[in-house]
Amino acid sequence: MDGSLQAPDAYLASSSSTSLGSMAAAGDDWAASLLIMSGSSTAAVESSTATTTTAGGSSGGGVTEAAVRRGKKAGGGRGRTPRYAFHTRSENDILDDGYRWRKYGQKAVKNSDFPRSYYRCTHHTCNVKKQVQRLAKDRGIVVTTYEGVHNHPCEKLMEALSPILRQLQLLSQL
DNA sequence: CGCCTTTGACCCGCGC
DNA sequence: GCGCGGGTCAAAGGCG
Repeated sequence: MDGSLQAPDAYLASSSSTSLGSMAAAGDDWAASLLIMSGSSTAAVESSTATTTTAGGSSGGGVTEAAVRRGKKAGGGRGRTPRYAFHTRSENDILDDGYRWRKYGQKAVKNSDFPRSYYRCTHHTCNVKKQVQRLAKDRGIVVTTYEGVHNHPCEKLMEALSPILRQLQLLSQL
């Protein structure tokens, strides 16, 4: 994995701020673990799955293996694509992160009784993808793997922030 | 009417 | 070289 490893600071910021809305809407408790997929960090994935009290290294290893394979392909051809995997404890398969996603595929994977869903950001200028898979052993755990970084503002976030920004502007004019 | 989900087929890479 | 598994495409249908 050459340059595909990248500090997820921006992603953490956007995700934490948007999670306010999603948490208020869905009422799910967020986020046991955030881990960075780097391909060589199978141990990290395994430890993280152990932290979430789940599912043996088999399913976690499967996820990592797929990421590595895609990483090779994408890294060689299209350029660096950062990937972040979120382990989320949620009732819903789809956690609303403020962006609009279009589902473009669903596939049953080995080592898991549940299918994996593939989503793509609907913004035409933004080719961020994410795949959602829920662990077979623990239905409460949903693994959401983001691939890429959004290059456009989040609609819901802007919508939620616009009144605050207006107030800030008014205050600054005083 | 437009957008999104569903679903089967196809393609590609990897391991044996 | 072949089989397997995973990722993507594209057409059709459904829903708001």
